[in-house]
Amino acid sequence: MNRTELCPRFEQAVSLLSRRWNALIIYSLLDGPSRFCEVTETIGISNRLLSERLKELETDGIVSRTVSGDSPVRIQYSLTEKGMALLPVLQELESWATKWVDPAPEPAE
Amino acid sequence: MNRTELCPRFEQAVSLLSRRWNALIIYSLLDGPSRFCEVTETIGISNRLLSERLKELETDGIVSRTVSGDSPVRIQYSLTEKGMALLPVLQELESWATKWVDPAPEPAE
DNA sequence: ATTTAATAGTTACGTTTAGTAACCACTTTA
DNA sequence: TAAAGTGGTTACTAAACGTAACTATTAAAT
Repeated sequence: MNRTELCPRFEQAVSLLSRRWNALIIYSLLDGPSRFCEVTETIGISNRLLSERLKELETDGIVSRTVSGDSPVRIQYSLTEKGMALLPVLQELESWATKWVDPAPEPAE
Repeated sequence: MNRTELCPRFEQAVSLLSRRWNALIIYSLLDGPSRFCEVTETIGISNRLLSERLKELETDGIVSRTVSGDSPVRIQYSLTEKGMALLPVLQELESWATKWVDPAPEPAE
């Protein structure tokens, strides 16, 4: 009847990566800091959701937002140490994908 | 304007694990085959969603459904080789969680 | 013999979340 | 001065999720 198993930390980690776009956002930031529009272009997320996700990831301590330059005001998003530490997870997922996912991109209706 | 980056296989893998419950379902099946109600009890998913997810995971070739026994008809869900291969991904996530997620379970309203 | 419980789901419905599109303020470039 | 880029927000629609109730089958309990 009631759930007894599962580590709550693991569950939290799963819910983080299960939130749509989070894995791709983190993945794209693993290459180094990016600007808002760079992320939208590389992963294809909308402004609305990226804005939302980045705020959430900031409060989770995974992404940090920095403002640089005075006149054109450049805003950069980068991974914290905690965020960087997700690298091996995404690397394993990447190697799983190359081994097991065939590249057929939805059979074309 | 248009997206040029990102491996489509990786994107598919991400969308698989980003689908809510999928990671936990796979995680619970890594311990060995389970029955329908065992999964609902260990991870806390509803019947409706588990049924839906299991069908999807079956068509993705990650889970296999087997019927055993004649009179009480036991239905078992287990991971395929492709599903098993996700073990290192979840292991890395688990070790990330133990290192970086603090066990505060939502500050209690 | 009939009720109760367990298994493996399905159906209906309401709420949340995600996606699309338009817009805004500011700055720079043409 | 108009157009384009950046970093978003607002409003609206569509899809996903959660809850609860229900079904069919079998088995155990009363």
